[in-house]
Amino acid sequence: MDTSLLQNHIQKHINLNPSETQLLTSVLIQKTISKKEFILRQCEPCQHIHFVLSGLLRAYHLSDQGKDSTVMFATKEWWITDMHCFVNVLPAMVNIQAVQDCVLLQLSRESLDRLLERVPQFERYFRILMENAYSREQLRMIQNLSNTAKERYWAFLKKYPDIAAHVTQKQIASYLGITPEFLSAIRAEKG
Amino acid sequence: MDTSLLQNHIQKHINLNPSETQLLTSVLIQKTISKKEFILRQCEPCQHIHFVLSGLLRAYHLSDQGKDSTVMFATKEWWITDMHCFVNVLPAMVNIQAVQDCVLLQLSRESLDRLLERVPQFERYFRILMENAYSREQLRMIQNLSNTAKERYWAFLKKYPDIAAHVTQKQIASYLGITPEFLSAIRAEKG
DNA sequence: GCGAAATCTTAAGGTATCTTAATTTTTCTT
DNA sequence: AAGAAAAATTAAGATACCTTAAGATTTCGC
Repeated sequence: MDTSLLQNHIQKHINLNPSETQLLTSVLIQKTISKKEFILRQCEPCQHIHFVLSGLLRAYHLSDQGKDSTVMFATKEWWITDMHCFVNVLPAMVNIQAVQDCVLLQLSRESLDRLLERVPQFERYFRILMENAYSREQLRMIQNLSNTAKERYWAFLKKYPDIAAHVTQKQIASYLGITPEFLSAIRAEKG
Repeated sequence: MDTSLLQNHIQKHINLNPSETQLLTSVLIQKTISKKEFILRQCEPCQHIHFVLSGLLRAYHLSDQGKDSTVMFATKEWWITDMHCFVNVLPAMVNIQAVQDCVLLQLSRESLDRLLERVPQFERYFRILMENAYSREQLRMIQNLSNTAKERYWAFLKKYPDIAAHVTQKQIASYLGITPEFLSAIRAEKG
């Protein structure tokens, strides 16, 4: 198991000594999953948070009417879970599916809680992660409320070119909150 | 200055000893602001986070075209700031204005940083706050993407009845991402 | 308490976005 | 490489939501 990518990510924010690092790596489980496989399904318990070593995943909600809404994509060096349900111990609202083959490091709620208790430094690391995640969502919300679908599409391409290059337009449309047909019309307009 | 409301809020998540509590209260500044007053204006530096002791505030973005989008309301026992700009030291994207007369406890970025360094427990407190804020935003995003304006309106009334009772319909419309005229039509439908 | 200002409502016409469905193109399976 | 499945495109008709504007109601400043 190669945890160096995660260790680098962590060391950007806090400094761990070898025994703390050891404690972390001892509770991580490496998972290799294939394209289209699910690591979480709606309505099931959400017991893990995942750090992406390689590959690409998509978290999406399916409404009662079958509408597909993409909550987030996660690529290399991102953490992903259904945070609302992970935090509040509720059944998942989203499906998380591999868009490409992935290698992940999986951390359970219990292991994370123990880690946070034993190594207060981790509180800082996750506080910073959560700050960033929250502020990113707040920014996305502002942009969704104030911009048209066309503006949101071009902004998405600019902000996440690497993700845009590896997901389908159907999935981008689902992230933007529009239909694939309408995205197609937007692209035809000026491409 | 009465900091008991904040202390209670904090004690729900962590235990502080008297000297830690003292350190906190020593850096808080109590502010009394009147209805319509601003505590943050778009484009200005965002240097504080505010805990609401009483009253009600609204954070909203004004786009270049003059479109008003409400990012959040904050009532008693909520923290409010422009998190994206507070965290990343950027000019504010939102205005924060009192909807009613308010009493706030103001904490500066520098004081918060010092607090986090000196009292690791605060890392936990803010980590939990940020987790909750993030998961709330993620939930709102799912609902905005998958529900109609009508559904979002009734869900808002149900989730935040106390806020709904004290803000204008124009402000609710701005939170929902629709025009006041359309909200009026929704209300006429079945009220 | 009165006049002014802001909000809320209503309605008509317009635009953004959706639905359905057929066709083409690309990707996946074997 | 062929056939099957999924994705992307196109287009026509439908709907959700917007714009403008006018009138009614409520709130605010003095």
